[in-house]
Amino acid sequence: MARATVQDVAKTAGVSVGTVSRVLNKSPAVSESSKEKVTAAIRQLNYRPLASARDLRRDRTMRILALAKNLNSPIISEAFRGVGDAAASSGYVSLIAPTAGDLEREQQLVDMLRNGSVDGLIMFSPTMPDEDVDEMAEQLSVVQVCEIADSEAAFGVSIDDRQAAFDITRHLIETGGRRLAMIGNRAARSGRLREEGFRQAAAEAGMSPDQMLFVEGEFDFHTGRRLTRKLLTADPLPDAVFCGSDTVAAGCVREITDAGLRVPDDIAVAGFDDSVQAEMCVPELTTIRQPAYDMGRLAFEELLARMTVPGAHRRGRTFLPHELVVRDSTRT
Amino acid sequence: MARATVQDVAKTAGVSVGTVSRVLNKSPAVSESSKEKVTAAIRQLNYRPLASARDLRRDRTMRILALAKNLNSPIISEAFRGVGDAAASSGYVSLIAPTAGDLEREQQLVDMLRNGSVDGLIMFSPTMPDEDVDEMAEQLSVVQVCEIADSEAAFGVSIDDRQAAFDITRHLIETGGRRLAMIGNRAARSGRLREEGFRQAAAEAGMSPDQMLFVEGEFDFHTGRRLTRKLLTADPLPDAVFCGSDTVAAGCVREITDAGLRVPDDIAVAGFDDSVQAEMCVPELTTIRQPAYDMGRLAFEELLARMTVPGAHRRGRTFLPHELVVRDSTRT
DNA sequence: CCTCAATTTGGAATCGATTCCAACGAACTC
DNA sequence: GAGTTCGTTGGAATCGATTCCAAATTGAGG
Repeated sequence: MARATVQDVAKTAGVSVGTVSRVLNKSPAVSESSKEKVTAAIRQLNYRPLASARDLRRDRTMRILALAKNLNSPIISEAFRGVGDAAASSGYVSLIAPTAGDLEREQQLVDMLRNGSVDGLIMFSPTMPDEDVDEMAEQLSVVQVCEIADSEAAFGVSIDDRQAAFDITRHLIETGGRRLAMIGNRAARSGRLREEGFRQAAAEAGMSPDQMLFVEGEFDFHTGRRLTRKLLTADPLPDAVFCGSDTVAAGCVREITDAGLRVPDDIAVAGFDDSVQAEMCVPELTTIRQPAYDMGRLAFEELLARMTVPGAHRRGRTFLPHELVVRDSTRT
Repeated sequence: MARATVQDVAKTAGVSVGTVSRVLNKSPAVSESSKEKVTAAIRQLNYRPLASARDLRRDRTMRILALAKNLNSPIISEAFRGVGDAAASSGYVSLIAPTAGDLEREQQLVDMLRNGSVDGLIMFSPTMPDEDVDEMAEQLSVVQVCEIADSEAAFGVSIDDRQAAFDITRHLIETGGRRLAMIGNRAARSGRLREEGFRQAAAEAGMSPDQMLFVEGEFDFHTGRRLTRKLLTADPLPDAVFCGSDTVAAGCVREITDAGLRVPDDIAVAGFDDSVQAEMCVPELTTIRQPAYDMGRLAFEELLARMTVPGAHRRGRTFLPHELVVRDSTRT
């Protein structure tokens, strides 16, 4: 059997389509008796209003989309949980799609906003260049989370990545770090900011740039191991490594341990994110905690403002406080 | 400025709406000259066809939705990558949404299929009861992945969880396990099947049910630790533990190690999934590899068949081969 | 019994893209 | 030159839900 329409419901209930629609939308101007007839007909026909027809007429979908390179990042899945909860309490459905760092696929998904498949967009880790994101934000309902460009024109919700990297690097120095190294990722905005914070803290402690080791790559476990292997060929060895993510730090710790050295006695290691990996690691990782869930909630609130008050409401960047979590992978 | 419509494009290009639509849909029956005029007008007005209008008329969206309890499961994110790649090469956009194990939210998302917001649905870890899923599958384009009910009426793509659990339990026994324990999860279909496989292998090795320890809970690191603590109060201690996921196994190994016992010498530990956690663990975990990416691809193919040939094409359950990966967390 | 207001209802117009059908002009055949 | 075909085009009808406007019904007040 084909799908039932308002027409069918109206006929079955013995009322007009207008009345059916009023019942569907809980308009108060419906008598109790016709409301009952309509409700019965809806149940009998197993009727559901067709989303595309409704969206067309209403000019909105009550759906939002989030984009991220990967889904398996703990920070992103936690932040998206915040987005989802905030969205749900405003009646929105939130969906997420991975771009896999593929520009074409990202464009296709961004088009879902342009063609009205969704009302708003949250970008976790854009693949497109900063300028393109900023340009999009000029006209469309877009909010960035976690990764925000370091320009005045930028907008979105994040921690202060530079400051956080500065703080944890300071901690490494204060606990005796003299030959610092960092495993970073220049492909990401946040990665570049963390590098800046690292360099700044090291410089303030009187280290010259050529005293600092820096290697970079993707933020996964195997890359962490590979890059650490590279660091371990240095002479003299670094005595403290700041890693751009906990997963990388786990790889780093593993490689150091396998080389017969001790963490933190020989080399201290710090991570970033305070994901569950920080606790799974032995020794447990000193790291930076991001309030990911709240970042997600806030991002949705900002998006909601942009969706409902079009054009206006450019609140700019919002920074949430981070927290240094000291565990056993750094010296005391 | 408001959104441009086909009407606007037609006027600007000096042709009719029909011609504009024909250009948009690459109909061959358009002269070169009007195609150029239309293309120019589209660019000039920055026109995008409105999705809801198009979907309404075409009666399909070229979008599919996947549902999972959590996004951060490595198996799910890998399987969804397979779904996404297969979908993309058939011109579909694939989205995913977490249900958080909340029945109401799951219903709301399933409604997106019922009301035509998407053309098909992939369910990774349903919260609703098996019967409801089967009933949905009768009428709608739904495919299950990873978690398949153990009934003939069931359908979807998965590994043979019972056999896989049987295989890895056999391995534990063959390498000297005499007092077996399992950390499982009865809330999930796959969890129940894995328990069956475990019990069957143990029974075949001549162990009585009361010789086997069994505890259960959610599949996360902290639960793994907590449940292992419970196992370690047993007397005599188990000498081999089969965990329902690598994450749980990581927690199990950690707790055993912290208690001053050695893995695998005192207690062997096996995981499940062959996620990256299996390699992050020290010692690295013996586990079961699931071909998650291929499961995702296959699931989409099956879904595509259901979407395009409605009603028909109930291929039933498809099992993909798993693989026992032996590492250092079990004896040799 | 009539008027006026309040409540409820029916039905047409609308949203924007697609598609079908009729019609037009050009080219070709006999 | 009349008739046919082909390629191209315009425009109306359509998809299904919403919403506005006018009409119908009810009830109260005089």
